[in-house]
Amino acid sequence: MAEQCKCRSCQDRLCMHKVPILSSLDQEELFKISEILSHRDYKKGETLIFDGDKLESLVIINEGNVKAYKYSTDGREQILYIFTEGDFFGEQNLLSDRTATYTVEALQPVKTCMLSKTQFQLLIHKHPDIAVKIIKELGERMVRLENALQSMGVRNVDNRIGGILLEYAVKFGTETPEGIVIHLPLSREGIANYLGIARETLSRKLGQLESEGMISSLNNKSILITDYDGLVSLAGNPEDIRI
Amino acid sequence: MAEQCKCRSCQDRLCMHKVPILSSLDQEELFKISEILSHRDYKKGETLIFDGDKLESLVIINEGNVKAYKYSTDGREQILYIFTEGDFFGEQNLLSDRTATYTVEALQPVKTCMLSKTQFQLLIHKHPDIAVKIIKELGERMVRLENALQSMGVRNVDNRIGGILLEYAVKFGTETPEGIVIHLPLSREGIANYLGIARETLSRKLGQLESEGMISSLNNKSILITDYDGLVSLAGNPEDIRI
DNA sequence: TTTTAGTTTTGATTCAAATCACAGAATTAT
DNA sequence: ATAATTCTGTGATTTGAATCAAAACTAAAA
Repeated sequence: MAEQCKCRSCQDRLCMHKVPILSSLDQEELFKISEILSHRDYKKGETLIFDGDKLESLVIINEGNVKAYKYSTDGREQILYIFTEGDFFGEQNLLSDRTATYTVEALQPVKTCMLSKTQFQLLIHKHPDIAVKIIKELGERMVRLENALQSMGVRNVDNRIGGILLEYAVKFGTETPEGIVIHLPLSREGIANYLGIARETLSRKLGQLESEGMISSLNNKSILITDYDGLVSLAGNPEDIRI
Repeated sequence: MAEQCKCRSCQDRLCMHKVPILSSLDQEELFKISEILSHRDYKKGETLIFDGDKLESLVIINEGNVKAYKYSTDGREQILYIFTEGDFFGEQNLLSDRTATYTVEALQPVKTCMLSKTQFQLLIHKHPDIAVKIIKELGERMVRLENALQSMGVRNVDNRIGGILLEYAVKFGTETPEGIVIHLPLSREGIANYLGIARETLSRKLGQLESEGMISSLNNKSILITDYDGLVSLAGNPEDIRI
């Protein structure tokens, strides 16, 4: 097995390579950027930014998952995004003077790279391609939000659960001979908060799906999908699948 | 009163001026663009694009309102956006090869300007500022979607109705001595489809708000807000107000 | 105007999911 | 390993909104 270089510089550049929005830059430019990046690690449960904070840099997730959520006035949390390796956030806050519109919390130990506001603005004006890539990525997120909104608005709970299982299968699943195993990034309560339903309802519905032979709960953190097509028809909206 | 020029060229340039994303261009550039714009008008009820269509141009609304919505498999419509004068759509479909993710329908007679795919791509690479403006505008929409998602997920129906009344007050309201009069862009059914609730529920809740003295229904197409602060506290989330 | 079609409101009933309450598992800490 | 704590599943009950049904109202057409 080839030895992997663990020096600072390599790690930084590694981080850059993971970021789709910077993929149009050449080696030299990537190296230049890696020089000006700053880094910060977070423990599980730590908060990266608070809703309402003034953000001063673009944050890129280098390792680990985070959840982005809002609290309602009655104290309930609505999870909006799960950001994983290569995802970024904070771009809005750097281009406008808007403060953060959600709280971001580490679900595991997380490593981040940060690009300062001025560096980011220089970069985006020097490389319009990066702006186009950001527009594309934001477009992906908007499509996901639009689907989520539709699913909340018109679909029943079974649809939503089918949808999130498919979404997670793509994002957090690994193929096995028995089927796709999803390594859940969230607890049952977290998933319920993502779907906007009660934890108990989720438990009951998952139990139902298991008795119908569509899934098999391996443990609290992983689910085996035994009937993918069944889930697809449960989810109803075929658009969910490619998210 | 000064006479307004109604010639083709002036109208086109007028159209350009309404578009925030192009506001950083100077007169000469605007004129150049106005030369390459194409135009199309639609009657009330006409469909501008269908969900799934391949889009070949950026569409800018010059006059009138449109609704953007998706149908669920069981035939119910979820309205995602109301686009008004100066709003645009289709930018995703020009940058990626994605097809339209929603249907867009005219709510009134609508005039549009269209910028072709290639012209749009040239423009965006020549003027990175435009890309930045688009990112900002997409950011605004995402914040709105995020709030809508939260409101669907965790808030009760009263919250949502308060929220939409405030949103519409900003977007479609005019100040009068009695209070803000909202000229509703949608029927009761449309508003219900926007909120993801049943039309009957909306009727009942609006009736309740009226008997509580917070609003006064002038006719099916306009509502007078008599207790703005009351609505704000009903909506709960203060972020709704600036949307 | 009267007719007609469409929209909105109101009432009665049903139903799906929330809530409440608690027991059983699974983690984490000691 | 055992205790403590946090997470998950299940049953009983409540509840808020959906649905069904029909009347009242509005707007458009003849």
